[in-house]
Amino acid sequence: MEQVTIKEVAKLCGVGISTVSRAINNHPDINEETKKKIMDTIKKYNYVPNNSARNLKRTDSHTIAVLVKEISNPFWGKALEIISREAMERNYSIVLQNIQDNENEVEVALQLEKEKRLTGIVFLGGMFNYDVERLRQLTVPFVLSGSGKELPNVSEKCAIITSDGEKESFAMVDYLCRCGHKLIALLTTSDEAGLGKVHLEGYIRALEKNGIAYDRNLVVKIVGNGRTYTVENGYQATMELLQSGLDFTCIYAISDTFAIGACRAVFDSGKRVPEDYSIAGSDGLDIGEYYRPSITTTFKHREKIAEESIKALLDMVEGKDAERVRMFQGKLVERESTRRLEE
Amino acid sequence: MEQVTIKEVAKLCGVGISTVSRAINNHPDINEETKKKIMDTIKKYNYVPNNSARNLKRTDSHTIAVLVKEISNPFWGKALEIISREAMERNYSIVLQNIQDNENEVEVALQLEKEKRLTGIVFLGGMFNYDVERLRQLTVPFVLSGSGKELPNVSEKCAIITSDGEKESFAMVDYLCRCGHKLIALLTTSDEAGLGKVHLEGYIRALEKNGIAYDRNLVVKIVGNGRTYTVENGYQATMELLQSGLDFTCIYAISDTFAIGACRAVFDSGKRVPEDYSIAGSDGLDIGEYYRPSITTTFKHREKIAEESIKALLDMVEGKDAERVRMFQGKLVERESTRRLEE
DNA sequence: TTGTAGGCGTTATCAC
DNA sequence: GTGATAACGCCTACAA
Repeated sequence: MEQVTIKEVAKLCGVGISTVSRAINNHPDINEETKKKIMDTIKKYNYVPNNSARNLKRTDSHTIAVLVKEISNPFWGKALEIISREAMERNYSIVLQNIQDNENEVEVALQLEKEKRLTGIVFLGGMFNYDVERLRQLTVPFVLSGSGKELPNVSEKCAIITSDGEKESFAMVDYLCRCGHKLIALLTTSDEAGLGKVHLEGYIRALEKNGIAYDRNLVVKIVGNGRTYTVENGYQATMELLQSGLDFTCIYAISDTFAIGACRAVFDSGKRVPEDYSIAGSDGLDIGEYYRPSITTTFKHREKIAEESIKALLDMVEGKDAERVRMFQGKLVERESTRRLEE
Repeated sequence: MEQVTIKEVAKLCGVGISTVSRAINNHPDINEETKKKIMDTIKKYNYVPNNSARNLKRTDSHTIAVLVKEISNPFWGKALEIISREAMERNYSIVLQNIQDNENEVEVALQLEKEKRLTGIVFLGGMFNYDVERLRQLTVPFVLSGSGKELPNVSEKCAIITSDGEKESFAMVDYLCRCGHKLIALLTTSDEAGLGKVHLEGYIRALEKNGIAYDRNLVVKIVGNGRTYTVENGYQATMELLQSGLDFTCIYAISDTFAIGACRAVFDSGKRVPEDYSIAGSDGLDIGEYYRPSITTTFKHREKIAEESIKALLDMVEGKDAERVRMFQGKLVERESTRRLEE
């Protein structure tokens, strides 16, 4: 039950501590035979190096922190898997950290960086109103991965890999306008800087382009209490909208979960999708494809984004040249939940 | 940019290192004034204690590891939130660790325990064929939280807080039988010990009780490649089932995600739910309530389970008496996706 | 109430 | 190729 230490391994093998250390860390100047003997006893006695002690010395824990805004959001599932796998393959370990919607991820990161000896940080899905001053105080490389429009150019230790939320929002709303919709409600979030803001901007720009007046009554800002992007929130918001007596023919929801909730609200009100209301989402969650009606959405290349994010980070960490700013544009997928309005 | 250490804080304040340490750790025997002065400079210089060094001394990092089987499964969202919150409140920090379906969580835990100086471990959703021998080698308290039937009684450092998967499965299949279904297909997973097995047992027991012969052709074992509990997997499996030419009137899927995929497969085959096929799920995911048709399911009390799990763990850690074995029974929720067969 | 010193388990820098 | 030994930053007797 006692913890085996490097000292004991050394004693057991009749060698010095540093020799064991060399064996563990694959140093070149060590006799193959002694190395083998050492590795054998290590296995036999089930010795695992104490990471705390290692980190204390090393000044680099080989650990990547991944800060995820609302980890319970199904949007992240695949991305997390990709990032973990890639990190493991390149021999880094991952610390996952959930960021609640009232937390500031940069502050959390600053803490974390000091507490552990982080090698790098991935911000998954943060807001884009980062406090640049604070961000600069991070000493390790980091990557901002998510959706945005304006990109804070922080430093050469920072990569920005995103989906262009504003353009995507514009494209979708423009598409809906071209389908003949003139009264398009927006289901968005209440943040003043994150996804909600970006989507709102794209929405307004598309309306302008199509010569449609912006009616702020048609914009519903969902306030999450802990979890924001839930189906239930979309349902509630849509119910209120339907009961408000406002006129509209179409709902654009900034997440597929909202869109699904919206669909159900429409059904529960005795109406149909898309016959009575067209409903479009955003994200490209699996579930949107299997819902009935399947959800017209913007498919975000989040696997690609995850891959590029971790790659950019590790490249920065390892001093390789990395493409540090990339913006992907999601793909509009027409499905069953929207329709062209007959004239 | 330099890391501030306790030494420098001490120098800055003109006191000894141990005084600073006392201030940080809320020791009683310290002058209030000096403490205040120290805390001020700490804040001013943005000092954060190095956790590695602390852990090296402490032998207790105040850290709880949460090992989650397939973290991308939406099933865990709320549970993770609850566990994190509760842990924070009681002043522990959380290390999240994803367990892929080909990984053995006990082995990961053993590693982790040595690497970090864990205070406790939560296994979220593991299999119930844990290697008890290995489990016993864990030196810190831990809690097995998930679904199961047989419970390995390991030690007094172990709590087991679960949902009774076998009984739940039995109850659902029994219910379906009582609705008049005699040919019930089962969508389950291929594991020989986890959820899949437990549900299969309940399924068989219910068939027996209702005098229905067990036909193994009606059991589809889904094999995940990385992620298992996806809507897509449910869709594929059901498509195969439908094209097999086998006769059945009902599908029992061991997760709501499977059930939703199954529904879509039925629709895409030009059939209806529940008119042509009744489909039941399990878990009680939010989405099942909003799907159309809404999914008949077993609502598992996962928030309760999460609460009790972290509570039991922390109580064990702090030496309080804790109820160490609890089994919750999920609640059968009748919804739109199943129907009573007319005679 | 406070300061000094030793040690936690490693790694890295030396000598040998 | 190998073995002492000094850090790494913190906590805790023990002494003052």
